Amino acid sequence: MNKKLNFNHRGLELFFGPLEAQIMDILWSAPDLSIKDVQTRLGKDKELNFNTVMTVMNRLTDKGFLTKAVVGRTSIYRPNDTKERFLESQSKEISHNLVEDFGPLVVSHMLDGLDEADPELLEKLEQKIKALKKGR
Amino acid sequence: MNKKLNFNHRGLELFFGPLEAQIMDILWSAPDLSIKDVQTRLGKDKELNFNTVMTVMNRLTDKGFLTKAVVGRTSIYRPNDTKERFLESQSKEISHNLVEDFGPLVVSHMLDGLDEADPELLEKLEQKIKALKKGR
DNA sequence: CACCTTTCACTACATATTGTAGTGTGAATG
DNA sequence: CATTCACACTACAATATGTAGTGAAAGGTG
Repeated sequence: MNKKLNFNHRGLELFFGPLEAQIMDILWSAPDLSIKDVQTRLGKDKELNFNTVMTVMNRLTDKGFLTKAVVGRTSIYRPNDTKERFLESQSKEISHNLVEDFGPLVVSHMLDGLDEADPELLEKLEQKIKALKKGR
Repeated sequence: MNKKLNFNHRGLELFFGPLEAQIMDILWSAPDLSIKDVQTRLGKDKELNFNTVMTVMNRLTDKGFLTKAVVGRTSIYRPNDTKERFLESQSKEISHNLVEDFGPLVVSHMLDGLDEADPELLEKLEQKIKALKKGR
């Protein structure tokens, strides 16, 4: 499976297509939904075709992100991981790769990003570093 | 332009297709090469078709990674950025996005990765944090 | 029971990305 | 002048993603 990152996209669209991302997010915020449920919650302006939603959801299932449970004549979908666990494993992998590939580069830029994004993180960072250093 | 990251691939293949990555690397290690030059350096086992190499190089040019200079009847290609600058801007963008999207999560995983890969960097990181905190 | 609606499977199609390569064209070279 | 070289243009295959039609199974309603 050739996973790709849309690294100029925001949030979940780093990992999924736009529609896939929306669907994952819906299922994360409310697991065990039917296709109809998801279709309904997707519909802001115009309702998407039921089959469109189904196809994407089944693809997500094939790719191992969702599990489908047949209840009567209806299929109920649920994420295999919580959003937190998903993001954690993904960010772990990405981080690992980035550090391996670019080492110091990422770190310094990560800090730049930090500086702009969230001052509070600096604290956590410092704690983390302390913890890591102690761990050795 | 819908940039994607092959985040389960190594190095340059995070940003490019396999052949694109090889070509970029060749051009980075020896700028101002013709298509023929690149084709030759690509050829380990079997030589790739000249046109294949040309197409990929021209796509890279279209995408803004290479510049083509016509010298006589030959085109000479050169990366628009050094590899260092490219990796720097890419890792900057990735880091920035990741931090924005996932905040503490990525940071903490990056640090873990960093710790495994190059403990010395933690020191530098700590210095940077201190500097940042002072800077405000 | 015949009919209609709901749900789903299967299939198809469009677009984009990437690797691959054929054909044609104009220029340099023997 | 004929061959060769570098290039442009074009095409095709595979994969990923969004979109949707058709048709079958299954259940409710008159």
